[in-house]
Order: sequence, then C-alpha cells, then structure tokens
Amino acid sequence: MAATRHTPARTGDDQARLDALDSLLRLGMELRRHVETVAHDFGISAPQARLVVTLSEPMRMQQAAEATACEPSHLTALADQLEGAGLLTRKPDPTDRRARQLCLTTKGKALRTKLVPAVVDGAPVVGRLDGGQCGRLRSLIEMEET
Amino acid sequence: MAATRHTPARTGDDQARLDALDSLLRLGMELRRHVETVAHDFGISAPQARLVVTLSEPMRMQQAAEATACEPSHLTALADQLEGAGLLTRKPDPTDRRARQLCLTTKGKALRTKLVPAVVDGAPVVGRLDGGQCGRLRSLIEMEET
DNA sequence: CAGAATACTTGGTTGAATGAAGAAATAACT
DNA sequence: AGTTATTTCTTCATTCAACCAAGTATTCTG
Repeated sequence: MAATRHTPARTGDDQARLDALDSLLRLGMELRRHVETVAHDFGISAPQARLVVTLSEPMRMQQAAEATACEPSHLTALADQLEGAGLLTRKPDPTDRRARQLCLTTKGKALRTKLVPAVVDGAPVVGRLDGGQCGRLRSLIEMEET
Repeated sequence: MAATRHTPARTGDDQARLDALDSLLRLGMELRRHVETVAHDFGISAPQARLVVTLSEPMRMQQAAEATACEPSHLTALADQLEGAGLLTRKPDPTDRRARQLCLTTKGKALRTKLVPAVVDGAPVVGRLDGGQCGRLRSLIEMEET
C-alpha cells in the first residue's frame, strides 16, 4: 500500500538516516582518535600528521589549506611546528613571491612513508575493508549532490 | 600475476583504503560542522545537541556518556548547561542514589522532535541517501571486528 | 563494620580552531 | 608609471571542547 507518501521517503528512511548519521559521527570520532594515537607514536599531533600525509608533493599553503580543510592561519601554525621539527621547509614560489611552497624534507618524506601505512592499516573500520568495499563506501559518500 | 602477496591485500587496496579514510575523515568533519550550525540555529551547541538527540528516553549519566562517547566530567558540564536552559532535569535514580537520571523536560522533548529531522534532512551525505543506501553504508561500517 | 568500587562533580589545563587585523607582493585600471 | 584593489600569508587574541586529577557521596564486598 505504501500508505500516503506525499513527501518522498517518509517511512523507515528517517530512522535509517538517523542511524547512519550516528554511525558516521561515531566512526569519524574513532578515526580522529586513531589518527591522533598513531601520530603521537611518531611524535607529532593529529593535525600535523594530516598535513604531512597531504603533502605527497609540494604545494602552496592555500592548496594545503583547502586539502586539509582548515584555515590559513591555522596552517601557518602547523607549518611552523613541522618546520621546527625539521620535517618541512618553506620555499618561495618562483611564479608568485607572495606564495610559499610547503615541501617535505628528506626526514619528512621518510616519516610520511612510514606514517601512511601505519595510519591506514590500523584504522578502525577502513583497516579491515578490502579495495572493493572501500570503493563501494566511497561511491556512497562521494555521490553527486544533485 | 598477482605478484608476491605475502601480506593480504597488497595492491590497489592500500590506495583505496587511504582514499576511503580521507573521505570518511572529511565527511566526519562536514557532519560535525553541519550539526553545529543546525544546533546553533536552535540556540545550543553541537555537543549539547548530541546529548539531546541521545536522550530519546531517560538514562543515567554513565549511559549517556557511553552513548555520546564523551567523558563523565564533560557530560556534567553539558547537563548543567541544558538544565540551565530548562531542557533537562536531573532526577535521582530510585535504585541507586549515587546515580542520576537525565530526563528531557517538555521543552526539551519539543526541541528534540524539531531538532532530529532538521539535523538529518540537511546532513551533507546522509540527507540524500534513501533507507537502502543508509543500510548498506551501515553494514559496511558496523561489520563485526573479527 | 571496614575497605574497595562506583557515580558523579569540581577545578585546572591543554590544544585545536576561529576571526580580525596587518605586512608583503601581485594584478588591474587609468 | 602610479594608484588602488586583491591575493597570500602571518600575528594576535579568544573561544570552547576535551582531558586529567582529585574530591564527595553512595553502594557493594568480605
């Protein structure tokens, strides 16, 4: 019968959505916590680790700010810390002297190659999914908005 | 050829996992931000909203602390705030006078019935998934650990 | 009844994140 | 060329969630 369905998806969908939202929020928190503990084992903080992982190749601060979804002012602080730890250098961008390129040092790259698998393998949910499952997960998440 | 596969899943799985991890971390942040803006529209903070949503029925602080995955000391502060706003009352648990039950007031329940759909409907990814998709998402996330 | 464990509270501290305002360099427009 | 606007990053102050240690009250255990 499907009852009266003036609004689309007005049955168990709401509860399913609430459950999914709860799962995702909880998982997000677990993942953040996981990243934090792993990063701490490597002597850095979670936001610092996020930046190191992001820097697979040199990029300008603005790009890095977008990629890590944090504000430029915060990224300045993170870059300061990583620079102080010898993991990162700031080079002036040759094409625009306002901008600065963030480049991992040799030490930083070495850290990154150890950090990435350490984060991924032990991750709460992602660590035990195979490639196909990860793909299905992402296809649900990254669906087009419209 | 499948190359040498001493460790299980050592091909594209790692990249797929890293991508999935990135998607989930990013989504988690977006969802937290979404909850915060919606909560702010209702005059409360995101953690307060999380507690209100959790309290579908009265429960002890310890239960609420587990359900919201935050420390008891933090939950005390949240309960204080919500109590001050008239959304929540603390009743002594009849079976154990150490414990206290958190109960939404009429005002709190009214807020909750408006808050839940507002949070769910506008949520970044969850809001545009149907029940089946939410179920598939959760089945991937909530798989047994072993 | 004495001691351990549980449930919550209090106070202090840390650190990520934000926002406003400033310095340096470039782009645009006349 | 010269002036103004825009972009890029930095600095500073502030906020707030989260955590930890210690304290109080109640219940459980031997």
